Amino acid sequence: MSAQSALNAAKPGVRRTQAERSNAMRRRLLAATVESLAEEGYAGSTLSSIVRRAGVSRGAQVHHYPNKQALILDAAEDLMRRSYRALGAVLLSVAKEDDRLEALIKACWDSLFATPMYRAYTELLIASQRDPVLAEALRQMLQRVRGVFEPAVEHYFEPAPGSGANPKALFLQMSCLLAGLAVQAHVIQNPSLIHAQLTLWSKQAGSLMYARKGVRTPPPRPAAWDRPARG
Amino acid sequence: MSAQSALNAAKPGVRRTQAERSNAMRRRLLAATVESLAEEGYAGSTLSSIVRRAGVSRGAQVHHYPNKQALILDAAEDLMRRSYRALGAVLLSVAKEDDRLEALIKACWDSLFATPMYRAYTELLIASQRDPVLAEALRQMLQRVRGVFEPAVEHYFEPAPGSGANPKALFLQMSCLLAGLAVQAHVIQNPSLIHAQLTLWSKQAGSLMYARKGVRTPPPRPAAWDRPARG
DNA sequence: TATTATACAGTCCGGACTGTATGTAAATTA
DNA sequence: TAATTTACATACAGTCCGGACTGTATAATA
Repeated sequence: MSAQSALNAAKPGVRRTQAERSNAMRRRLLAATVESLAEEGYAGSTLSSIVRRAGVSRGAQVHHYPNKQALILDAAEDLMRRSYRALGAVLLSVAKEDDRLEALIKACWDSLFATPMYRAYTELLIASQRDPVLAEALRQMLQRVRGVFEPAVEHYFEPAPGSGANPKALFLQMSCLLAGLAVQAHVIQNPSLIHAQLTLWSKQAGSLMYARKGVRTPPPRPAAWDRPARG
Repeated sequence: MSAQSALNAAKPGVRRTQAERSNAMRRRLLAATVESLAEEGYAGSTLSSIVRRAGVSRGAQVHHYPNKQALILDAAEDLMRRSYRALGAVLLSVAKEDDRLEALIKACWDSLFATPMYRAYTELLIASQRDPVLAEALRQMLQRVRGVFEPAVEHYFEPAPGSGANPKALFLQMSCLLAGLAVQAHVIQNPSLIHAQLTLWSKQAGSLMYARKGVRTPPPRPAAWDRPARG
């Protein structure tokens, strides 16, 4: 008797519907996959290691995902859902800040880019250089995230009069800067240097755009945001 | 008889010294390794595929590099030497430009970050998140590149009076921005957007630092730069 | 309740990869 | 030129991965 059987048997009287079982199993597998991507990398995330991490059998995985690519692609979507939520929380948190630019970039760093979630994303990003299907999935994913981020930017910020600045372009710059910092963080090895870069950017951008006066509400959020994982 | 034996036999009268043979073989292996890292990724760069790409036998590789890590580490150093040269060429090329900032960032993008060389570096960078030895090697590598880049920056640029800007910090920002663009370029999939980001940064930075007047000579270059690969 | 479909468990197989061991040719040295 | 070291070639051993396959229990359905 395997550990998993014992674990299931540990809840004796519980009767679960098929959909419940499937969803729970998928969630476990996806969580384990994302965790493994962040910790073991793309190549290190073998099916065997993932099912071991999830504490389920090989058969369970193959039942829900016919091959590895299917699991990875679903994990990518799961990653996007998590990004949505984290981004929503970030946008909500800066609504009441005074120095909104610095608050935003630091919140983005702490809650989005300096996280295991983003490390997992990075692994997929690099792997997608040699996997067109994955690349297309990430491309759409990025586009959808930008689709909620950019309206929020418009909601919060306006170009400084006469500067000719473009807030959207500036925030794309920010995201590239954060991405660059994230992939190099472990060789930079200097938290204060990273922190200084975040401050530097917010100061620079602060002379090119201002937070709109009187805006204290978060931007309108797409309905899809808080929808649970599956139906 | 293998392809390699035939290839060697193709130069009948040639007698080479041992050192020549070793160096030539090492060069072939390193070139193939870097090429493979860029094209097939870290995990895809197996020893078998590398020797196949180099057109040499498995035994040759094992003779020069006892294990995979040794080959990878030497490839990393080779990568650094190439970066040195490319960087030297870039710094030399901007010496005579008028809009030196824009010329510099675009030259860095074209000659350093948007290259197979940097793609190989990225693979090592990501892999080094789970390989402390490789991470340390890359850390030193980065430090040495910065050690030639930052004096050059001081040589070419000065902070705009009263701006309180720090050119070194600004160029670190630039390198992070370029790194972020590089890892995402294939999902951004929009050359003009990348180009716009380069221009945007040079405009921003242009208000914070100026090219020193009258400087038309390249910065002093470390002696190590043009030294051939091995001795 | 009987039947069927779904969810899950465990095992096997072909292939690929790394490291090793052994054999041969070329170059250096005595 | 003989001996020895260096450079390279080939074959093999052990491990692991992904996919296929078979068997069992649980839920849905008739």
